[in-house]
Amino acid sequence: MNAAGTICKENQRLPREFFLQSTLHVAQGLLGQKLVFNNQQAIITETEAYIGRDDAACHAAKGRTKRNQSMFKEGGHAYVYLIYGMYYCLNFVTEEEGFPAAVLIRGVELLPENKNHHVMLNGPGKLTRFLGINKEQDGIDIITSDRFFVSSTGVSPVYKTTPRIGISKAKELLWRFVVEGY
DNA sequence: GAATAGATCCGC
DNA sequence: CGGATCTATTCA
Repeated sequence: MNAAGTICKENQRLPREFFLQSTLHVAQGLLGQKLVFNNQQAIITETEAYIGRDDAACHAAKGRTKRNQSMFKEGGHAYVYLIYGMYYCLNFVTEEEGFPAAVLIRGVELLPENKNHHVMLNGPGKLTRFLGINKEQDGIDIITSDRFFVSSTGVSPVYKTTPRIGISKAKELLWRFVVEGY
């Protein structure tokens, strides 16, 4: 039984209450779970947490903007934004409505059913580009969408905890979680 | 308005 | 290490 399994049975969509938990708990619990988007399936292998206004690296640290407004939604929505003018980053919003927090999906492994065996998509911009995720998915409710959601696999992967990558502020926080063995 | 930094990736 | 190339913030 893993972190997701404590709240959801195997092979079922993760429910709202999973995403309403603390962001660090959700970030760790998403590891090993299955991301489903437009009939593509991939196992989540790397995540990072961005939590509230006290987190200087969080997009919402200085309040609500047009770009980050999805972060303020209730847990269980997608937050997708454009970075460096050419890559999209996928996040899943966590915690209660009005509290800006989310988990960045930094890496996934495609399942064999995709005909692309053993494809590792390591990097937040790479996985969205491959899966075809863009601004159109920003704000989608992944609890009710039939094309975009996360399922529990029942797998409890071993992972390590490290500082977040690619940021210049709040580098000391150990809010990156990576499945071992990749 | 201009300059610059940014949760990135790729090619040299 | 620099280029691609858009958004948001900071500065003049």
